[in-house]
Amino acid sequence: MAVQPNAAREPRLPLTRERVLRAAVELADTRGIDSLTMRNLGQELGVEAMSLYNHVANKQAVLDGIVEVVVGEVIAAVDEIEPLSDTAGWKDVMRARILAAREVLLRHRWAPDVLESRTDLPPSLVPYYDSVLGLMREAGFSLDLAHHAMHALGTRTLGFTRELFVTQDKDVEPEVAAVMLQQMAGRFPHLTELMRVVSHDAGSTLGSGCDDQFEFEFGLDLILDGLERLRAGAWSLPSGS
Amino acid sequence: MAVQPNAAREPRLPLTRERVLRAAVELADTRGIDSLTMRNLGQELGVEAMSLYNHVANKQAVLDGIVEVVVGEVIAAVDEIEPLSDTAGWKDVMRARILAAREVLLRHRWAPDVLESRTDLPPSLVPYYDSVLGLMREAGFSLDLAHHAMHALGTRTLGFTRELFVTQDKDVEPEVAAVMLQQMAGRFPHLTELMRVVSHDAGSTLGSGCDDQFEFEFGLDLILDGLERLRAGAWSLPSGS
DNA sequence: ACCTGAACACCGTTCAAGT
DNA sequence: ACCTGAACACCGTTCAAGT
Repeated sequence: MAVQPNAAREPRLPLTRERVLRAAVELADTRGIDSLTMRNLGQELGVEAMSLYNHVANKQAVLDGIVEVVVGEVIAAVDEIEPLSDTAGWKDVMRARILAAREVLLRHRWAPDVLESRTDLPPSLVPYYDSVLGLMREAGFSLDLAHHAMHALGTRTLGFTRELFVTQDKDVEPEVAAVMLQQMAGRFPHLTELMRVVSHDAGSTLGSGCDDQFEFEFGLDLILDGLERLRAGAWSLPSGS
Repeated sequence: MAVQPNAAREPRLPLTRERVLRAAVELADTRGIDSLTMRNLGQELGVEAMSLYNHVANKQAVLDGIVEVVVGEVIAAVDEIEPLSDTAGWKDVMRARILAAREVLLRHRWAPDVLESRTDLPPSLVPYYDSVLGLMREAGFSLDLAHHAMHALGTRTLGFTRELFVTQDKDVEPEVAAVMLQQMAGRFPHLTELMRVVSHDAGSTLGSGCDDQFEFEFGLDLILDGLERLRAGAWSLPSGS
């Protein structure tokens, strides 16, 4: 009766908001964002799901929290980039910053999904955007141009962009893929031609075989170069706001 | 006992895959994608949720189906655009096509979410992408450049792009917003300056007040102009793939 | 052939009860 | 103050039963 069955347990470190969020990030990283449920999260922490509500208001607060964690990592990474100087123009700095942010985002593949599911700006992004804007203003951007530049860069300022066809059809047999290409060639000549080249390049089959890093930098440079041209030309709005 | 209580009912038109998908699109349009549940969808059609499984394999098939519906509308809208000609250069045609696609997407605000939740290319997009590629090839793009152009345009080829801060803070009182701006001015000078201008422009308060259509076209033109410059310069890859 | 009701295995979340 | 168990209102989906 007087037995204390748990007496020998190692002292369980107390649950905190920090520990909950760290575990949530870990869970999303390793098992995917769909596996991030309150019950799974509790289990990961050796606790019932309902205990979590002592430290976070609800699941949305967990999602907000892990976004904060990632944004924190982005800001830390971006702070390492050397600032504007005589040798480093704004394009170099912006490029290096965005590629640093991208490295963080690649460690948290779920982050774009969670970020885009939010309707309002995560508070932790306020200082980040202020510094991005500051960089452009320092480089001589008008306020208007800097504003439109922010929109044009969009999610790229955070190091990601959506591709819409990042299909990894690894499970398609090469012979099957070849037959499919053959059948498509008649109806979709341009796409077929493209897929033949791409799959040849990377020894891959269908759709995949694109170099994500290259494509990201290609698109980024396209935008940065365009913005620099507008900046140098002292761009002003063609009409109204 | 012999009463037939439903005898006077109007003859219920039979459930079909088409009717299910049309109702699903309608439901998502009017009540949001989160309201698109099998039970709600059944109710909308005057039927139990389980009856739907006679016409669609599962919920994923419903999502795939409504994407097909939207892509069908996009293709129909894009087909109206005049093709490449002496008076209409590839940039004009691409621009008009993408803006036509955008009008469709604006009628189905949930479409980006559903499209991006897919991992593989929706089959209905295959002919669309083939025609986009074809337009660029006709205009003299190398296969490589056309390939990278597709990636650079990304979801913009379908008429949408993610902004990450499309916040509509309509519920913030003007006086409260003014105080917030005041408090932010010290720590985030550039963002504050921007928000002051933007909110002044549109008589709005915080974050909102940006002209979505303008920003979309600005970003689109930035990319199209950059691509045209590369095309005219007979761009070739700097190194490797 | 199509539709239904009950049931199952999951969600997020509440609430009263424990320590 | 923190954690728990049972319960509630939802999901998608299965399956045997109805017509």
